[in-house]
Amino acid sequence: MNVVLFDTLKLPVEGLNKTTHGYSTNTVTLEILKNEHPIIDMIINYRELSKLKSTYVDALPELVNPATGRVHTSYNQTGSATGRFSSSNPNLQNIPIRTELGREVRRAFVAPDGYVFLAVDYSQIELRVMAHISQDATLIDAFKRDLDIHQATAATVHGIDPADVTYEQRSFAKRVNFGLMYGMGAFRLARDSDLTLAEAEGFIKTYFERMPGVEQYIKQTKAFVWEHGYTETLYGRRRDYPAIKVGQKSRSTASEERAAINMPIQGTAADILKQSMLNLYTRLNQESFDAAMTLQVHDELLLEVKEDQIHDVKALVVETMESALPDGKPLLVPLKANASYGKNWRDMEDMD
DNA sequence: AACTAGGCT
DNA sequence: GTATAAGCCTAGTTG
Repeated sequence: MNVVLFDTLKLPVEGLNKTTHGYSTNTVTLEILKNEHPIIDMIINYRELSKLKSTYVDALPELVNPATGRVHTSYNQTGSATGRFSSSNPNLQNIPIRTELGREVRRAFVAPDGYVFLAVDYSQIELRVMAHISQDATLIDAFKRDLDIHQATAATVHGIDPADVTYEQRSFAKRVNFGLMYGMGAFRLARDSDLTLAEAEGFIKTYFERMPGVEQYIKQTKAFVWEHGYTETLYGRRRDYPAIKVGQKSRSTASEERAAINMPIQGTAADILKQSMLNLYTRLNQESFDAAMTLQVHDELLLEVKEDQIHDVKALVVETMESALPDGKPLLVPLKANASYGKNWRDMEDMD
């Protein structure tokens, strides 16, 4: 690929991301070259199609179990560093949804005769966990009032009325809300937006001024991990950071600092969903519902439910997920879950 | 086997 | 001065 683009076609390499052996040709990088040659758009398009074909369209039918006529994923309960499940052979936690064409793959997942899929996902669970752990007053207040969280934080940062928040301001706040949970810096924010580095730095500074709890959480977590060499979720799940444990700043410690910031958030969200799965399993059996948990996708459960029980089961699942608090300790903010249902995994309709 | 890319939360 | 957002799995290439 490098040979074709940069030797044969002699496309400009200025400002391109590098890999160990040459220039990156990932989509983000190719976008920079879009106007240099018509082949760029064709490559981007081909990549999407070949990804969908090789990973999903060709692979999934091969994995149908002849005995059951279904695909059976394997869930690894111990494979992730934060407490999440992972899924393999096939991975059913990364079935496409983002693009219209990719989403078509979900049509292949069809509920059995007489049953429908019920999907229930937590709304903004990681940000709610952040609100709880950081005890940030603004975040807590926004979730208590069930506000549009990205609109609310945009309003807070800009010091304006939520009703006056523009689409761009909301999108930007959304990126910052998520990014900060991963330890994003101004450099990345500027690179992924229209802002200069100085403007991005200013935005984050204002964000932290208006949401001091979040800044404090990041600072305190860094201090904690340097002192103890681990971080943990609300419910005591731990992750160690070997490079930090050595006690010397190195190339890896910056990366581990970000992981240490993220783990309690992502891991607590994982703990909560796991507890809700346990509670739900018990309750579905107690009430003799004809419903089965089929997939877990980090903040979402997909069930197969007997058609005429869909509304009762939906109410039970939503209630169970919204009240799933390990140790019975309530969060400082409510948990919220949204439901949808359908005959196949693509055509899902919102409920209530 | 390592690297690169890209699918998901 | 340098690098720069977390966690996964799979496919295709040999960067």
